[in-house]
Amino acid sequence: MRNKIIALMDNAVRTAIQRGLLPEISLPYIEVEIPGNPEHGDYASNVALILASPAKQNPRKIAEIIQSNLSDPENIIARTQIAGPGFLNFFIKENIWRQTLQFIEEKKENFGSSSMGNGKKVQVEFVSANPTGPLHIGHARGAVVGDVIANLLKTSGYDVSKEYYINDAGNQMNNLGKSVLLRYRELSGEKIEFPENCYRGDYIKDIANDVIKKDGKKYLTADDEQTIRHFTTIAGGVILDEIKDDLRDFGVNFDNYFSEKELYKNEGVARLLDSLQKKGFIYSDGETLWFKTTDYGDEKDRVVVRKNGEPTYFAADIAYHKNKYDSGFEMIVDIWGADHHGYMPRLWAGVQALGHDKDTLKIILVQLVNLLRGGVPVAMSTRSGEFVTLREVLDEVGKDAARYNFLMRRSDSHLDFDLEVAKQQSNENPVYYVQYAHARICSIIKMAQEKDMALPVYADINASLLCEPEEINLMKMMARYPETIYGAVRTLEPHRITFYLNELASLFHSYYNRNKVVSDDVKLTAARLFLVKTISIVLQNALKILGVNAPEKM
RNA sequence: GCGCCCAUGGCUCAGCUGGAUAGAGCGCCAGACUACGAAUCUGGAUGUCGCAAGUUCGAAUCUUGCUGGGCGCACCA
Repeated sequence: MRNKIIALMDNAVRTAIQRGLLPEISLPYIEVEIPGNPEHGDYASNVALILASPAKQNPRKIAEIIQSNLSDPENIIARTQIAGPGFLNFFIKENIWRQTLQFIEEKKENFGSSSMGNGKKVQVEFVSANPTGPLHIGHARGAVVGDVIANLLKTSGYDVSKEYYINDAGNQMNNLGKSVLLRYRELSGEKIEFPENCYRGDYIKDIANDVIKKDGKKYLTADDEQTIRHFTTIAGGVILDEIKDDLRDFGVNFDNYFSEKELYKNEGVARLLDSLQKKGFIYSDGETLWFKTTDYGDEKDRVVVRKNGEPTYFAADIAYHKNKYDSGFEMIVDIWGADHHGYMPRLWAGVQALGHDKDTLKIILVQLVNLLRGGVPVAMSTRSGEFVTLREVLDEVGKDAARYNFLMRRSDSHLDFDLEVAKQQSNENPVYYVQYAHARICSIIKMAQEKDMALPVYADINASLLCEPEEINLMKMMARYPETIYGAVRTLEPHRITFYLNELASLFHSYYNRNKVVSDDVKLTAARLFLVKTISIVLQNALKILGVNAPEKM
């Protein structure tokens, strides 16, 4: 709908220019918004105000010119008005809103989907935690944000691939193997000292125990370095499997798990660095190799090969991103913890050196989660192994409540996650508010069917019976759903969907309390049944994108 | 010290790439089931959008400075 208005405006301005009523000026992107105040119409545009300065004319005068050049071939506008300093307000005919009901019936689960992505290949990479321990609550937020962004892109016609990058080539993994070895020795009766950089969680002991059960004590006398490598592989595998299980139960599934080790095969990283050096992006100071990231606005140049000859994480990351582009992805979305923000200029520099536009790499920062229980902060310390895992959150509050709660804020703002509130089945928990609206509708429809009132199709109802202001508002709200999706995709901001859902559910609950859907009036009942049915479709579609269930009963 | 992000009612946050009278939820007060599910609804109170300048028809939104908080500044990942 909004797009239609934009097109009409665009046409009107062009026509006015052609007729010489307005000077030749380059057309700005026409902005059409939904005014907060209903007296200002269903849609409002400020083009006249924008054009006032370049056209050197009074904005109200311009608005009048545009207004008189508007043509409305589809006959959707009831009236227009010029208001304030030069706003052009549009009032849409009520019947047009009713048509959206028919549109929803046609589209069903595809209402809100579009082809704006045009099959563009996009990769969304997220979570990407080292397999050195179970996922905790901090990873959970990134997991949901990434998953929902992928869903949004998919529903908008992008060809999306979800990837988990396994950082399994660095020191951290070695420390993991070492930790297992230490616990192994301890369980075998040796006294050990546990260093700072090792992992203390109980899961390490479990893994060590399993090794003892399987292989006995034969590693006590083996070569340490070899054993650590072996234990690293075992532990990494076990932990990654657990991570996959946790994610699956959280509703997050990946298309691909990419191991950092892959990058080093066939001297991949070294060859890439070599070619970048030949192109002049990398220079040597005699001992180390430096990437000239300052050429692209970074604070300082960055090391890619250390004094000891080992490539840095950054070096591997350039290779990794080259691999992404080489795989045919035209747009790449990386989802990071916000504490990595300082790393952005570096990676953008790398991407540009590879010959890609900076804008093709979107980086979404996800802020920390403050975990609370009944308003009291829950102490978390990774070093000591005391943290609340994703698994524990899932067991305690459930998938739907957890996911929904993580999506209620912009991802770059801090989030308070209160376990007590999230598991409460009360009005403090917005996920139930929305799900309840859906369950209520299902219940109404079921009851109607029990009374032999079948769910009608649009062709069989008299939609003009839906004339209560609340009914028109519900239709307007539903007509906004595709626009909401569009906005969420454009900005990669999933939280817009939860805000939309809350508003739609609120309108419905309010409507429900004031008006009876099922009554003695057969025709009115049919029309209203159809209306609430379309609401349930929109609720389902939006919840599906969030990966949250739309239950028929609660 | 340098850089990035944030600052909106008592609390937690929206505010759609500059718009008209700044919005929700929670909490507080007062009400609504002999009607489709009260996990719901109706009404009420609450604001110098951190402070100060600037840009313009118009600023919570953009610029600069300041205050206060978070994070980052590795040859770690």
